[in-house]
Amino acid sequence: MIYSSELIKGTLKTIILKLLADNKRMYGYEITQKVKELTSEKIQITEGALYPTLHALEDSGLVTTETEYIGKRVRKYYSLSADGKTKAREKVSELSDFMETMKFLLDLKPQGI
Amino acid sequence: MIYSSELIKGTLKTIILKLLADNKRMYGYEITQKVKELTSEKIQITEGALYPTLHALEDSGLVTTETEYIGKRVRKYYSLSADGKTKAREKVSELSDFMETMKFLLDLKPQGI
DNA sequence: AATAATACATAACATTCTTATGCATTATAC
DNA sequence: GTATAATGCATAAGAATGTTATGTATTATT
Repeated sequence: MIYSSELIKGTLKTIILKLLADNKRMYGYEITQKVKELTSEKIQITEGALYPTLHALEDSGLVTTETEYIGKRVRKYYSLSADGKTKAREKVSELSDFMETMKFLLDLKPQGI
Repeated sequence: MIYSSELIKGTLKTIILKLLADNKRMYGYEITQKVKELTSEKIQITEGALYPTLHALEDSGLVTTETEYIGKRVRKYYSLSADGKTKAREKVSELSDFMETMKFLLDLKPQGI
């Protein structure tokens, strides 16, 4: 089962920042594969979502990049900047809090029925 | 603290379906207040998001409506249809599952650092 | 030799939320 | 008593962000 795409909206940036916080540096394709692996294929990040998000993180100074060649094939590695590390902590914390709230909402028992 | 709006994206329909599953019938304004109350004001549903969503649920046959007058003021009550009840269970279940997955992702310990 | 996987990128389109606006009734505070 | 806040609905322009499709190229596998 793959989660409906709408569910992933709004969490993508946080997922990426969290992975980069844990792994020092990663390249785009690697991120998609890591997320797929860690979630038993339930979250599949599409390239059309991934690359614009990475570029936005770069534009806002949260990540820095290094380009490397593996043979003739290019790889662009992303790493968190100092700001990015702070932002990663904030976003992860916010999402954890949000999930606690949602868990509470979803576990509510039926009321005036 | 109010959650960043992007976080709520994708969960709004599920929240509404869950509330309707628990409460037999509710009207729009009541839903916004209930969510605000249950989440200690951390989730505030705006009218511009709420009403289009309710209308979409109605158009897809997941809810039925009854209009009532309180004095001269109109209220539109929403109730789950049979399909809506099924859908509510599905969406709540999917979101619970998704949150477990996200919790796992966010709780991961740093790796190759 | 053909196909799949790796690896980047962008663009048209769709969806969905924000922000603003509009209208109207009822309760509250000054 | 009247101005403001709260209640209650609705829609529309614009922004944000994801989907789907496309493009290019290298390397591994069948």
